[in-house]
Amino acid sequence: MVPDADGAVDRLFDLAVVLGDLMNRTLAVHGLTAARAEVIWVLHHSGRLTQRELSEVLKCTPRNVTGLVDALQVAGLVVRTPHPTDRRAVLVSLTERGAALVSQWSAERADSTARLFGDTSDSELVAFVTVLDRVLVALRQGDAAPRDR
Amino acid sequence: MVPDADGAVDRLFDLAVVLGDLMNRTLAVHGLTAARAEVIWVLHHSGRLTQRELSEVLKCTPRNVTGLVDALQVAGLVVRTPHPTDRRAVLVSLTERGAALVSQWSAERADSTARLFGDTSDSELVAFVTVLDRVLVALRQGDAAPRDR
DNA sequence: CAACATAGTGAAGTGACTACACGGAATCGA
DNA sequence: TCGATTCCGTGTAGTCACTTCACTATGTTG
Repeated sequence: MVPDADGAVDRLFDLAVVLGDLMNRTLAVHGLTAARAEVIWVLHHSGRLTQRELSEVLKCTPRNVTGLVDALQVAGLVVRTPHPTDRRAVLVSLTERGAALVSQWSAERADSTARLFGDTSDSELVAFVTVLDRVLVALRQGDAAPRDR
Repeated sequence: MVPDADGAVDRLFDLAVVLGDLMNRTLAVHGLTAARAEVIWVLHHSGRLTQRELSEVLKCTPRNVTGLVDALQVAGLVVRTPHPTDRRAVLVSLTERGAALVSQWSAERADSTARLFGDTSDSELVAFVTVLDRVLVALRQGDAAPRDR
């Protein structure tokens, strides 16, 4: 009997749903939403950015960034600074509280890792990640194709 | 060098994001949203349900179901029928167009399967699904714990 | 039959998003 | 140096998913 590849796809979708829920609930505990958390995440990796740059990285409209940054600023996780040379632009960067939140996340990720892969052997893990990477490549590649903007 | 379990978790989250995007874009082509599609999916599996029952399966408020069913009804994918014995309740069921949409999805899933797992051997697939199932179990189990409603 | 529970919906509000229009600032060509 | 153009951010307005609260109409039960 052939292992069910369709079943694997189903499980992948299940995973996406369950993982998405987990993420939303975890973030909600910290008073955050997925969209706002992504802003923080990007800022953590790229340092200070203009809102225009943020909108490109997040693949959303500049208008939307305005709203997200507004909320994060009120929450004290982010600051707007005038751009040194371009008086139209605004630089957004993490506050200390924002940076602290990121390090808290990495601690929580360690918990998740232990919980999800605690009893998975190294060889299983290697095989798993190998296939997973292949799937991700196929997924992103199909991603690029139907782009028509 | 130990295979990176943290990296695996990261990839899982990547997967959730990319897969979610794929789903949203695919549904948008059919003029649907994730929430509305889920209604159709549930109806396909459970047959006709009252809105109250739908709200329980979807884990959302009855009020929300009203809105979703409204939209699907306008789109001609779903019908409201009076409940035979309870005059308060309404039975929601798929129209032919709704059912046709579901079979179209399963065809599309076959495409996805081929694209994502086309060049994955049976043994790899078995190993992959084994670990994936374990992860899903761990995920859902953590799901039940923080429930405090 | 009165008291209570239940099914669905109107009203109002939040969060993420979009398109469109506008004001101020940068930039480029003449 | 003066327009014309382009670009940054934001106000306005609208969609979609979702919630809570209040209310009607209907069942159920003592």
